[in-house]
Amino acid sequence: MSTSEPSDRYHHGDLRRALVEAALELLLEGGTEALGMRELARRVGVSAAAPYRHFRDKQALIQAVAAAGFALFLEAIEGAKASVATDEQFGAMAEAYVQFALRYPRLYKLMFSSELGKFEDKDLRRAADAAYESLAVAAAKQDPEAPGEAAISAWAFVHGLSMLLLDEQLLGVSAANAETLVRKLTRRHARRFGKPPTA
Amino acid sequence: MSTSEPSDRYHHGDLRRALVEAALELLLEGGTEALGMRELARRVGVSAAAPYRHFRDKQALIQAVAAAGFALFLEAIEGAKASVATDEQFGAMAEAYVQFALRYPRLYKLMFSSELGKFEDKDLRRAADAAYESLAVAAAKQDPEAPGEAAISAWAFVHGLSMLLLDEQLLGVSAANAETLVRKLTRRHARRFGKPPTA
DNA sequence: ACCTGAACACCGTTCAAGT
DNA sequence: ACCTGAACACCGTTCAAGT
Repeated sequence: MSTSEPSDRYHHGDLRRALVEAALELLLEGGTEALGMRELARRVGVSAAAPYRHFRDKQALIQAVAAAGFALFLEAIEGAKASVATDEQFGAMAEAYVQFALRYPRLYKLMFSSELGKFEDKDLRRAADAAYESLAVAAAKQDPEAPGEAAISAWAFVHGLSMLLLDEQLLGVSAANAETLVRKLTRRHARRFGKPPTA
Repeated sequence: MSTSEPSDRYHHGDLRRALVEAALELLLEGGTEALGMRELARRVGVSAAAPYRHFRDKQALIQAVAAAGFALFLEAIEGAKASVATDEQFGAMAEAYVQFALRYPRLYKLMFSSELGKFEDKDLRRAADAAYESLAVAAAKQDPEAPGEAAISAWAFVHGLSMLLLDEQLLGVSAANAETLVRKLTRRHARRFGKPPTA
């Protein structure tokens, strides 16, 4: 969203929201190191000290951005889940998961960076857990005999695959052929970890 | 500012090595944000400008630290591989992999941070690829019909599991019970992804 | 109540100058 | 050749003061 109008009316109380939005843009554009408090204040057209009325420090601001990211993320995988038959759900969610990571690489990395102290911020914790739960439920259905292990294994798989793709760690695999690879691998995962060949 | 320990004999040419060692210590102690050029210079007992005779900038220094980390890492998983029978190798390496990540969380995160521009530094690339190859070979043996997919899947699994453990993303799993979980999961992975039940 | 201006204690990096 | 001292352009954060 481009603000062509100088609608600097942050004296109402929406500075907080404006800060989170601008921070998200900043992050998406230039990564975690472009996300500075002073630069943020500049973007929003406010003094360098103003953000500190709404966030204790930089970490608190980053936590709010990450929480917003998890909300987006949950939306994406829940959308994939809803658009498909029950026994296709895990595969669809896994694909949506990796696609989200590939579409918003810097946001995804921020969301899973331990630098942000996930356990300390309650809102962030809740948002992250909701996303985890959503995938875990679908994964557990694939292996009713060991639902806990199935959930962790599935989560590790999609998370690990995403990180490797983002870091260009995978030889010869770029964004171009990533999608087909993801489908192959999630199918493989579902096939092997799924319930014994019945359906 | 007075140096009580006059062991400052870096006029020989080992300043570079001393910087990497000190940087590794700094990272292990305080994480990536404790790793500053000025603090590093202080530790080594040298002026703030001196490190720039040996590293173009902070990123180059960090790349050298990461490369050193990959050397340690390769040693750890190769050690695990060597100490076990052929059909146990993948499991042992996977365990060693996760254990390394848990033992050196901040180093591990740095090694897999995309912030460090893995592809740009040739030494770092080589060190990282050597570690990947080592695990990939063992994983490929588990599924000779699809060695490439097996390697990626295995790598994603151990990497994803490591990151989740480090970020305390896994509900109720801490360093205490992590080891047993890792063994259960790597066994599960080997069982499901391994060759058809023969041995 | 919310924001500004100025200040403090830091950074990474550069460069002339020392030895 | 290798290092220092001082400087530059930044940070995150605090706080008295403005409205």
